[in-house]
Amino acid sequence: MAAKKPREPLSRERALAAAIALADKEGIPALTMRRIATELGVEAMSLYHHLPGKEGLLDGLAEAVIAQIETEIGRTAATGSDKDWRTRLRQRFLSAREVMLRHPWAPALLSSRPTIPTAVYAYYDGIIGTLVDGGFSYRIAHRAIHAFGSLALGFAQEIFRPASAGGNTDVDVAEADLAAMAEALPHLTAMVASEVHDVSDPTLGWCDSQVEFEYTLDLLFDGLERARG
Amino acid sequence: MAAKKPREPLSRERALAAAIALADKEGIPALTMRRIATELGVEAMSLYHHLPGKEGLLDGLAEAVIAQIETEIGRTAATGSDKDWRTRLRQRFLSAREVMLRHPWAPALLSSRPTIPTAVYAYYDGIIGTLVDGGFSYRIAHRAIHAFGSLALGFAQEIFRPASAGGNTDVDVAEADLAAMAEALPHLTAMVASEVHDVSDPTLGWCDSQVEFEYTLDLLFDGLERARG
DNA sequence: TCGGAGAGCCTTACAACGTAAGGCAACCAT
DNA sequence: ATGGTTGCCTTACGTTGTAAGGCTCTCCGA
Repeated sequence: MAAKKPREPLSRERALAAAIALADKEGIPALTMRRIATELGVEAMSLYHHLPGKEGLLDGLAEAVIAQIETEIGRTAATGSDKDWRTRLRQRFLSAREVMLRHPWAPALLSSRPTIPTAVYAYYDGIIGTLVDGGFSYRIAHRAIHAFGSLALGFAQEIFRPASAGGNTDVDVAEADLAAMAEALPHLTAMVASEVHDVSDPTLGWCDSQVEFEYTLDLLFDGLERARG
Repeated sequence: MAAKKPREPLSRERALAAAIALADKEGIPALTMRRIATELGVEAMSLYHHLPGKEGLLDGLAEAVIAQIETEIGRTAATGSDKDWRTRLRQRFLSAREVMLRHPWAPALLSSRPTIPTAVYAYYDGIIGTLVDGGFSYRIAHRAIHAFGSLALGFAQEIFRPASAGGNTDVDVAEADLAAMAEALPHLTAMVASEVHDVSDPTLGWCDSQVEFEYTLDLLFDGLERARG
């Protein structure tokens, strides 16, 4: 018989991969040390030989996500780094967005990390480089990054996240709420009513749709273009 | 003797106030049910007669913070709601910022809530109303809110949050890191070098200073002004 | 005066979590 | 063979949120 390969040895990479798969399947709350270990056919404490604890694992996940963004950029932007700053940034941000759409838990993870993953700095460095190449001062580049906010990482800050996202969609209750809402929040309901968008549009949450994302990008790009002088 | 007032009865308000005070003093991680109860001279389970559990408490904190923003707005904006949209929005955002500077844990709390506090919707409704009054379409208003991102709530998304924020500031290590950083992240280090700002500037984290905040606002306002047509 | 109801707080207990400490077994170079 | 190293497991502890129920006041109608 073939060598029976009793089991592939555990490793940081295998642990992180299992964690990512688990998060994709069941969300961040499912990420307990015991659960990840079970998924790997291993005991919880074994993970500590390859990871510096739970926080370290989450840091590793964050780094892994950023790494996916970088490879995604490399994949789509191999040709033509001679484009202008707008297209280059757009390419970056849309690559980041691809990754976020694959891993919907990633936005929350990234913005909850108490310390910013070093990989993010490298990512920002690329953005700044692109802007400076495009004729911007460091000062404006700095402000640009703030203005992009989470868009630079591929997701929009959520504005609507109704309770129904997590479970029951009771129609009666929803309608009653809607009526009350229309009264208390006239402008907001009017806006929502005039802004229902296409279902085929890839989306992260209620409000972050692809077209919204790109339009907001352009709005910011236009503003920056003006500020460049 | 005066009536000895054996103790003031517990209440949702007292519990929330204690939680806010505790968070101000020791940060979010200190917010355990037992700890809050101790602070009130009470047992943990007693809190459950006034609050629907830990998550409910955090929701309550979030609502309380937004409420503080609203009163802050009322305080500073009582005169002159006839101003143009820029000054009115600026006033809102700076009021929000005041509150965030008082409660540095609030940004993290708000962006970590799984469901958006209803008070936030009311706050956004005011923003939309201001924009629509200012001649914007709902479409642009929607994008504007996304573009503002966390600025609307008074804080900038953090870009720099080095590990040293939490403890030791070993000089040798810091210098070694800096050298390595300058090599790996040339643009970013150059930007940081040219963007060190005044120490007297009120700040949330490394990068979110008052002047940055306001400049970024103006950048966005300019962009919106252009998009209004 | 009394007694019963209800509110308000406490006691006890449990499951789930992260993780410290140490044990056991298989492998490696000597 | 042998002694160390590596890799995983076992056991156990402290902390967390919270379910279930008990105790003790206060208040109110009879």
